[in-house]
Amino acid sequence: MLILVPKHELFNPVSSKKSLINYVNNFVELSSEETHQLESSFEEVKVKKRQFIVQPGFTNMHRAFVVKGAFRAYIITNDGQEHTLQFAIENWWISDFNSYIYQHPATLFIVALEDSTILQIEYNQEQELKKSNHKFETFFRIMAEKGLAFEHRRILFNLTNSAEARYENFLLNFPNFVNRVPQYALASYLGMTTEFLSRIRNKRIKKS
Amino acid sequence: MLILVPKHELFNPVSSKKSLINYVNNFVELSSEETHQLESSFEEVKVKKRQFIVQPGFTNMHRAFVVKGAFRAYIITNDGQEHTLQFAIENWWISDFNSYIYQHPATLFIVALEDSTILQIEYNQEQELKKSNHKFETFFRIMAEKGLAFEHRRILFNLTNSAEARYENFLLNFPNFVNRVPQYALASYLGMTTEFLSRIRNKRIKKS
DNA sequence: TTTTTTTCTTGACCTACTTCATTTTTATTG
DNA sequence: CAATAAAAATGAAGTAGGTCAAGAAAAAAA
Repeated sequence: MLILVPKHELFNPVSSKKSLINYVNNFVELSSEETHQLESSFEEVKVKKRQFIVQPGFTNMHRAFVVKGAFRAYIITNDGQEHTLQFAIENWWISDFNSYIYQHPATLFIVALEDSTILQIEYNQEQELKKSNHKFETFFRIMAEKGLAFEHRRILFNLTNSAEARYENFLLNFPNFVNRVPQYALASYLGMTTEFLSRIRNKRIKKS
Repeated sequence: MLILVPKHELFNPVSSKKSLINYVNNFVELSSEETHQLESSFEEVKVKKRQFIVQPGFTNMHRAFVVKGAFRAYIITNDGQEHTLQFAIENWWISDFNSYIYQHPATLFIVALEDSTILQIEYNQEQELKKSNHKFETFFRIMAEKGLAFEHRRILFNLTNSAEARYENFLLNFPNFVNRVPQYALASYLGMTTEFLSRIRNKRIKKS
């Protein structure tokens, strides 16, 4: 039997928080009390396409979990060029990590690439959670370790591969991202120009 | 009053472990019992120049803290080229982090650049420490977060700067490393050839 | 649906960095 | 302290990828 749900309830706080709890439970086992504690530490926020959740000069006060939608974290250099550090879609975390953990002004822009829903926790609340319960400390430790391991793989891959190989690798590892991020943003993530990525893509199409 | 100490005692287990305890105390405050617990979890190992502590194909069983000396972590690609992921000198940690945290076979070589002394903890012992005491969990969480923040800065810097600027930046940020790592290794860390780094250096000398 | 803005494509030319081969310098070993 | 090996320097030629400019396509706004 099919139940019709009004559109605005599809990502209401209750269901969106389920996806976070589900995620966290992959790494630590939460009791019902801990589940409640975690849920009440996060706030649901809707973000429209092209809206910024982090901007240079302002300290990044929140760590965000993407429930729905897509984001991009990037820097703009003096000469006006954009360079992408990170993308995030459903079930990924995003922040200006240097700004967040050191509580310094951000250097990154973080912008929504689609209308999105995030769950965000405030810096002080996160400190509270970690201090009050070993399990939450463990969770954030695992997140940081996985993040670090990921960036090690990325750095090595970037050092050892050509622009074309980097693109091929991205396609292979993140097929879900490719059609949701603009080409110029992907190019700047992979360390090449949008023109050059365009040529790589067209060469591929002609081959197949 | 000056006390003369036989050379072989300068880095005996007691004093080398002090440097680790000192380091850890920068991030969490250890009781004397916790200090003892931490000390007894680490083993001192002397490593001769050119000796490997991690090799591809073998799982990296230890996390190492450098008490004295210098190390280099690098990969060798199919075409024989070396690419450096990390250096470590006194008070830095080194491991094939992906191999260590996932307990998978390593892809990196880690080699001593000088006769060195490390303190190493075994994977299972580290898990024990973290499980048994919230404070140790916190410590390793902070290590991972700082590592991740560092690599974010590195990736952004690499994306946004020329070979020459990357070298200048390394000089500025890590003056202690420069004279202790071979040029070809530094070049491969910075993502350029040793020939090109040689030219950059000579251009600098002529300028000044 | 039309207009406007943003993104992508394509061609022509350019340059930062690589490759290869040889010599010089520095470090290691017997 | 020779002899040998490893690392660094240097020149000449090559190329992966960048820049710039203009048009085409797609998306957003009106």
